[in-house]
Amino acid sequence: MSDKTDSKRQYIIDKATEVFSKKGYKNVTMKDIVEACEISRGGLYLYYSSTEELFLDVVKNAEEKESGGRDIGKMLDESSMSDLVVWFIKEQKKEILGRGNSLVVAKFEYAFYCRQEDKESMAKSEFDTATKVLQTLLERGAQSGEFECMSPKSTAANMMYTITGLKAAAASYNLSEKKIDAQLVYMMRQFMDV
Amino acid sequence: MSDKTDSKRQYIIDKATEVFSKKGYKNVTMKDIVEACEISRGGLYLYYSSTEELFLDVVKNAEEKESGGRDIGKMLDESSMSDLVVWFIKEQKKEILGRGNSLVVAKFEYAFYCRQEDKESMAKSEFDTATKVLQTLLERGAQSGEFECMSPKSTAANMMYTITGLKAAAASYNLSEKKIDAQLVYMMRQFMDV
Amino acid sequence: MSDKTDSKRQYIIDKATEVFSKKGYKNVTMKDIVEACEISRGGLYLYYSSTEELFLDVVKNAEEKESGGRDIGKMLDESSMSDLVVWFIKEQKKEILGRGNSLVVAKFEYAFYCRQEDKESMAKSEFDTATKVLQTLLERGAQSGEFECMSPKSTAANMMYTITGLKAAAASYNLSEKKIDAQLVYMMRQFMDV
Amino acid sequence: MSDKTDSKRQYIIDKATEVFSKKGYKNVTMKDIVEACEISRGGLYLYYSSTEELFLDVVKNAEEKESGGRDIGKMLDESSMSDLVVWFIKEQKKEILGRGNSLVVAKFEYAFYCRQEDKESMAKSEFDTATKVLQTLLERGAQSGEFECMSPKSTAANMMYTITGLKAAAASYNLSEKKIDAQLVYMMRQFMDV
DNA sequence: AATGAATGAGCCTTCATTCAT
DNA sequence: TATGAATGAAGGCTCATTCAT
Repeated sequence: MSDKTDSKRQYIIDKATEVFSKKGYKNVTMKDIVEACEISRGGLYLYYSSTEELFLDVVKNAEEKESGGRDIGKMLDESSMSDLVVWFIKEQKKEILGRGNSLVVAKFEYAFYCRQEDKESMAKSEFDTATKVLQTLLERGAQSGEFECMSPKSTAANMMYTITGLKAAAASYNLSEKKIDAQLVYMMRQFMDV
Repeated sequence: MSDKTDSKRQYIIDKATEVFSKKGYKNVTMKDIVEACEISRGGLYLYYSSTEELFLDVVKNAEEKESGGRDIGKMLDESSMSDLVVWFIKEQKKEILGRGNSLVVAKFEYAFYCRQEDKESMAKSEFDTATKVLQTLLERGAQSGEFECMSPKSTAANMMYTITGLKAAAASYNLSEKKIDAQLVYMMRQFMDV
Repeated sequence: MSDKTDSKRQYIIDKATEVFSKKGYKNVTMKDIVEACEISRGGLYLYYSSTEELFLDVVKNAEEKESGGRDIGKMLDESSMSDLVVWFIKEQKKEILGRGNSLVVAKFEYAFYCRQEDKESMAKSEFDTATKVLQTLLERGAQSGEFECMSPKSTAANMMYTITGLKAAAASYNLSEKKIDAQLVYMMRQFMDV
Repeated sequence: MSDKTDSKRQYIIDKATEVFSKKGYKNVTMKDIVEACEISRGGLYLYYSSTEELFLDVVKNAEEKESGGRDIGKMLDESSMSDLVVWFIKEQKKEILGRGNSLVVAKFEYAFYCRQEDKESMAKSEFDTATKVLQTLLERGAQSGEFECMSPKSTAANMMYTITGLKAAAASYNLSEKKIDAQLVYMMRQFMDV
């Protein structure tokens, strides 16, 4: 019964997402998951044999949900670049703010852990993908005259590092929404009017 | 004998610094420290009763060493602001690059952990202190006409978030020195010629 | 449908025989059996509710197959005792050699286990049966003058213990066919020319 | 304190010997040992990190105790070969009889386990050593005319396989001392008067 | 001060067995 | 009959922390 299995799997992923959001990566034990899911120890092992395996599925699932309904190609055609940049920044802001409710901490911790073990993590590709998208927006905006942007590539990278810094900072201590907004606005002023 | 005690304490801190630099925060056990110090389990407990307590001392010690010989006041008087900004950035670059040899990962992990436990970490104050210093440099440079900088405060904050992002990224995956330099140069171009 | 049931039962026994031959007794889990049979966990329990129950059937089945086509009574009448002793020894040699392909290890393990639990195992009766057969051969051979054998009973017992020792040794470590043959010949020389 | 450590180690070995003698090899868990020793789980791990490691020490210890006071060289010079063979056989008989009180079962089980894992066990060397000793006795006895023995090597091997068989049989089911004695006498009659 | 053996809680993992379908 | 998901007990292992010496 692949259907039943899949829905159970999804159920576990959902519960585990809550756990990883609240406790990060390293602190999560199979016991935590088991308790959150209200299933037996052995039961969990039928689906996932380590927190790592489960975490990877949790992240994959989160990514799928994020990009959710959006069809980037269509958006590029139908919206102004300014609107898209604003949309992009808002999406990032959600994650920055999402403390205790997002996977930011767990993802950082996992990336650190992978680095130490010389394993590949998804951190780099996630960063690169987002940077690419932003770069595309900037390029189109520059071409159409909407933006004033000499080097879309550098600017995109710079913005993403700043956003990464905001995520890390917000995951490390209390960071007021006001300060976050100020930074996001500062970034956008580089090439457009806000 | 407070002297003897202090030198032993310093000895432990030095060894522990190596351990935390290599393994981060969460992965470090008392056993790791004990082995690195080549002292007895009980012996360590005479000085530190948890990894956390020890880690706090490790960080404090590292900060003291960094600001090391420098007398900021004197530097402000004797050097050009351009030189000082370059020096500041270079110091930051050292940390960004220092993978396996710096406390960056451990400090992030500790900050995350504190956040989850609603404890104060030193992360915020460290960030704020550095931002203040940078802001001062920018202000003075602007006043003297060396820099073209409208809002030193915002610019300083922006730069520090970007640097934080670079630290986090470099701690998460391989980040070439070239890319780091490109970003640092990009940041500085905002207000000065490089 | 007892027929269908029986054929399924036989199917399970055949697969289980392979498993017990390869892994001995103690190491075999229900999972091993289930996988070898490619049936469901629950399915297996319909036929056997423990590895022990199954193992007993496996052994019974193996014994039936061994004595297989042979009609001992008929053989006693039609063959010389020398030929029969040689045949008997050859049968035993097969088992001695059959590492990974025979139930020797599993049978020993099961016997040890039974002993510890004060349960009856089939080990003794198997030994006694074989000894009886051998004794009969020796007696007839002695009567007919084929063999020179004072005490067929003792000789038969001695041979069986030696054979048991060879089985145990071959199950414990690599024992060359040459050495085995040497021993078997030595035994037979006690009462006949080889 | 190597002294204290060693005596604790010896204490564990002694208790573990009882456990392995009673339960064989496969059935013994770290918990069994821990309970027999009345120490903590973690405590045992300070000395042995697996039942296998411990078992190897148990066997080594048992061998040392067996050969105990005896100086084989001296015995060869001072005793008649008949006496020595009788002594040798008596030693073997002790082990054969020692059910629940000897390591015979555990040693067999361990040998089977090693064979399956393609690991070296001590079984072969133990057998070979004993065979060599017996062979020497037979040779000397033959030279001195005490024994009538054509091929000491074959005879020694044959006797050892028979003894192995007796050990395995006695470990598998109830074997009366009378039967054991009968066999041992039968073996000795091959070359000497009993 | 210093040692390091000892403790025991806690996490990981496997497996026989059950049960709703 | 047959399935296979689910359970929970049992065993393995590690680690922070204590304590007698």
